[in-house]
Amino acid sequence: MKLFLYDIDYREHRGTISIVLYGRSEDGKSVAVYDPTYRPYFYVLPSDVSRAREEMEGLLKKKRLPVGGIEQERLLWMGEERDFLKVYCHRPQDTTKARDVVKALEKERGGSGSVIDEFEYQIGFYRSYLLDRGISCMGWVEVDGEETSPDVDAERVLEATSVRPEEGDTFRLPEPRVLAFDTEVVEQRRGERSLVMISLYSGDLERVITYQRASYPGFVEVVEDERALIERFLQVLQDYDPDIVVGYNSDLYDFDVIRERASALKIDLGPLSRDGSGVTLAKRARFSTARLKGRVHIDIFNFVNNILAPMLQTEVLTLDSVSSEILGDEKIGMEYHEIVEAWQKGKDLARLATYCLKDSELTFRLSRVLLPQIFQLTRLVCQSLYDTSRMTYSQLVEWFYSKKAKQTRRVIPNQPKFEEIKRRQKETYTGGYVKEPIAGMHEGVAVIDFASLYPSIVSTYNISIETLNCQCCKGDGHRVPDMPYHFCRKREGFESSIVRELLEEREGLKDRMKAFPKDSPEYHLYDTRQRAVKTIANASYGYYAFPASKWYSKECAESITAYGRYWIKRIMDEAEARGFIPVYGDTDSAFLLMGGRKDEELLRFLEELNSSLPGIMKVELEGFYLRGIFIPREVGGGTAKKRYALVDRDGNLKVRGLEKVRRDWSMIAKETQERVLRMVLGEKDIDGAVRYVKETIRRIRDLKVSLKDLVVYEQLSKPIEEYRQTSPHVEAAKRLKERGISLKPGSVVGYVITKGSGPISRRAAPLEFADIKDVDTAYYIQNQILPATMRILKILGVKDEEFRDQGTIF
DNA sequence: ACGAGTAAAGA
DNA sequence: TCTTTACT
Repeated sequence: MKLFLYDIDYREHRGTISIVLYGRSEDGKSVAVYDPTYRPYFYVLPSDVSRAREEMEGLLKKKRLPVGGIEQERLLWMGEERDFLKVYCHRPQDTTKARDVVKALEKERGGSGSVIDEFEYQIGFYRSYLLDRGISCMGWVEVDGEETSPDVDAERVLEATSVRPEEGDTFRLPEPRVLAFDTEVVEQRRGERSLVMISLYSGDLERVITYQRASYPGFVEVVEDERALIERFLQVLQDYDPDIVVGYNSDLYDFDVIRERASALKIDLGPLSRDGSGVTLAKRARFSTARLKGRVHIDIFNFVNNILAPMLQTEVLTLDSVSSEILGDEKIGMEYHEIVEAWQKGKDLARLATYCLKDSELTFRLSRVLLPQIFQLTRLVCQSLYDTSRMTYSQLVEWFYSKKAKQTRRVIPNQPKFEEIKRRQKETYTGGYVKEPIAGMHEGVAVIDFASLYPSIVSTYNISIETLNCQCCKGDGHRVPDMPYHFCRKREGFESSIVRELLEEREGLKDRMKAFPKDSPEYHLYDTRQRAVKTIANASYGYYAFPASKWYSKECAESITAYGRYWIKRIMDEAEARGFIPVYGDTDSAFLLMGGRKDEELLRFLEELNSSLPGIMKVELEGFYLRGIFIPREVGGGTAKKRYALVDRDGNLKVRGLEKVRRDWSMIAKETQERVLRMVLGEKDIDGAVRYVKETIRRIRDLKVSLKDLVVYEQLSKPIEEYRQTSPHVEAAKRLKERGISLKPGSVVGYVITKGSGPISRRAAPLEFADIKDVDTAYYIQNQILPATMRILKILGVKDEEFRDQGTIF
């Protein structure tokens, strides 16, 4: 039969450890498949095959870890073919234990030296199953087998004789059953919280469950008490039978509360999962995650935080701000104290119910946008949906490389040990080239850039760990500019072949995508898939330099940046020779003055350039701009890099690095800077810009601004006790703590500067306890508005004295 | 648990 | 000058 796979796990079935696959059949029935044909194993690299085999068998038997068989297998290791021993174990947790035993045979460990090293002993059982079988969650699998005793919650349960990926599987997916949920919690007494409402939302379900009577809208269901609330939640969820349950911050919050209350009220959460285990906590490096085996619990916050955050404008990743940016819709305004009041006084309960439902609705609608991305990434890296939805960029690359290693019969390298990670953290190398800009305002600027510069270098110059400084190409390999390295020309390396395939696949997808209208589901599907491919390709450079990487190589990373520096300088030189003066450039881009030339002339230059570039390297036009401005550095002289503004021919402003785009500046300073840039770049209206700044200064002096325009946000990077230097955001955090609000590392503090004497950190008041009447207007004029705007106005000849009579100190 | 390079503010 | 943050 054909099965669409959602989740995977292992458990004991009829006396043996068996893989369990959870999914749906083509006719939409829930199916569980036991696969007892797969066994846990790890690899040993012996120096002497037969001696190693003998010694391992003896030693493991003595330690009561008898092997389930040893096989010889030839695998690629560091670019060479070697004979490995594949050691089978009886239980998944035995691989690490058996490895510890076998390790004693290594020479450095005082052993006989018959064993050199061990591999793949730490890869989880179901994860290595997915890699070996070449199947993936969110993909179709072909199963042969027979019906067996149904001991899990599924309409059909099979025991498999064979499981394989479906031939010719496209990446088109069936519509999963997705259910979003949210909880409302009220702290009754100190430290004692109770669940008061739970909402559930899907395309065809809107429900709020609670236990206080009031006149509610129709979607509210009133039950007896908190116990009945949780039991009803289990019932509704089980009746709806979702494949995927989504929440926002539900790993750390909602499921944590549900577990706590269920355990206090002695309620069995078993029905939430398909195997009766309820909510199981999976320990991760930094925090734990909530799993509902057989269904897939996805906490959307993880994906937003790990993958999406760099692409978002918003400074905080709350459900409210993320929905507002992605969906253009927001939460219903209700603060925590209002929620508590509503519940305790029994008023406004209808509003609370609507608020609760809205959170589920937003989570559901976010999942409509984001789940397709997660699905494609899952299929690409061939892992479980539960895991991939929580992965960082480096983990996605790692699992994709692992899958490719299996396909090409390579052994997966080991994770570096702690000392090795520490050592790697100290290694540095030179990055991209940044040209110092020519200061001032420029008319007519074209920006050109390399398409996926680093991935295209990896592919073009065959950059891989196993092709670095190969013996076969000494003297005639790809020579890295200004580095004592070369890469092989004869054999394609592992990482470079992966990156080449990814880039080729992406081109193909983009071509196919263009054949469909932009609003069609096909276009969306190809677009989502090509973005997933791009995500992995772009992260591959960073993964070389990631200290905990299994495929770490400082040499490869610095070769990539060396080629990058060579090529960006070279295209700037060639542009200059053609009369396009380069005013600025950063890593993969060049800013060229048009000097009155026609657009076509630049396009022709690009065509010629591209026909001369090696391999798959390609330069593209990023855009034509009406004007651009580069500003002098505040200290040390010269022109600032990575700080500029451009305006295109339609009047769109593009700002990089300046205060406008930084969260550690007040909104009022950022908005004033933007207005100045628009006036200056758009219409060259310097007088108007000066007038606008003066008007803003007056507004601040007269307190005709709102408090939130004055807030500065800064992140706490460590616990507040660990700071050696006093600074405004840390002092503000300390003041919050005094009033019972303690902030963890990673949280963002909002504060305003109030009147008084001494350093500003003494006068930083947390937003929550600040009053507009206390703000230090002089600080906002002198240290926010003027620096942000004068940086720009100064180069256009405006003097500080212009603002002398504005209550400023010059 | 993404790298290096860069700028700037505050103490 | 050093520490810290944020951005590309």
